[in-house]
Amino acid sequence: MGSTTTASSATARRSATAAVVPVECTVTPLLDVAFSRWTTPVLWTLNEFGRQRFVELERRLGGITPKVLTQRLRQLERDGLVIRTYHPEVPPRVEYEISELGRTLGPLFATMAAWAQEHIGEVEAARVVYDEDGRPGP
Amino acid sequence: MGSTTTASSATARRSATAAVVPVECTVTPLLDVAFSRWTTPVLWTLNEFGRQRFVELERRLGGITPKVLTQRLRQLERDGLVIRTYHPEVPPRVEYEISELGRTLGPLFATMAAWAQEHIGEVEAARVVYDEDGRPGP
DNA sequence: CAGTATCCAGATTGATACTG
DNA sequence: CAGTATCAATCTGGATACTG
Repeated sequence: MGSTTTASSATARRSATAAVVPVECTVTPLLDVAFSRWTTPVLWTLNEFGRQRFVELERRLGGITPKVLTQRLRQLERDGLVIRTYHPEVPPRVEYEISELGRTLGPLFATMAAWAQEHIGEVEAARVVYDEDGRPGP
Repeated sequence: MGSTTTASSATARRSATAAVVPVECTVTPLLDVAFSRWTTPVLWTLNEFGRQRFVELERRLGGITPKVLTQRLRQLERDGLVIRTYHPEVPPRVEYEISELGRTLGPLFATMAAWAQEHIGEVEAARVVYDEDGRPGP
């Protein structure tokens, strides 16, 4: 994408009242379903470790409460990203696995993890500089 | 990270007390810097429309308040993803642009937007099914 | 224009129980 | 085990008004 500096209309004003109109971010829909508060770690864990039970998820996610885990799981199930399987036994057993749709996010996770590994150092360095020198202009 | 399904100890229990240990999600660091609440739309807009002033961002983002926009901008600037340029004129003029580091997120945005465009319909369909039939197991 | 200062409403989380 | 139910503590985020 990215025709930088779109030519817009022929006689478009340059800077004054340059017809700046609201545009919707095209990635937002994905953010809502897969990158909200706890959804990413849940999906990521499911994608990495395969089918697992409620407690396994709870432990691996480290620090999530059952209430919140249930909420996220329900949302992901409703959105078709996660499949819940109930086994009527005693004690009850429920397994969660990522759906085929959810699995299509795998490459994205990989790319994101790679970005983090490669660039997070730069981010931290930038913070140090910013906190030392402060912002230049008023 | 990395070694999926670590063999752990030789005589590792299989399912009973299968040494389920907390693992940290490798994409979380990126989420914190670029995919928090308003950060993505801001970065995306900057990436799509190039260098622009505060009000332009404010208008294009549609509905964000100056306070919140300032907060996100400051965070992004601190993290080295956005560059702020102050022009000492009257009236004051400040321009924001995405940094080179921030620009490395471009392909990621493109991939995410593509995913949304391709699969969001399946998500919505899954919701309809779920809301009609409800979840199968108790 | 480019913010900053307040105050407030709503959403998310966390900690703690308590069932089937 | 696999949740659900509550209540309290946060934490953004929104609306509004006000400077340099």
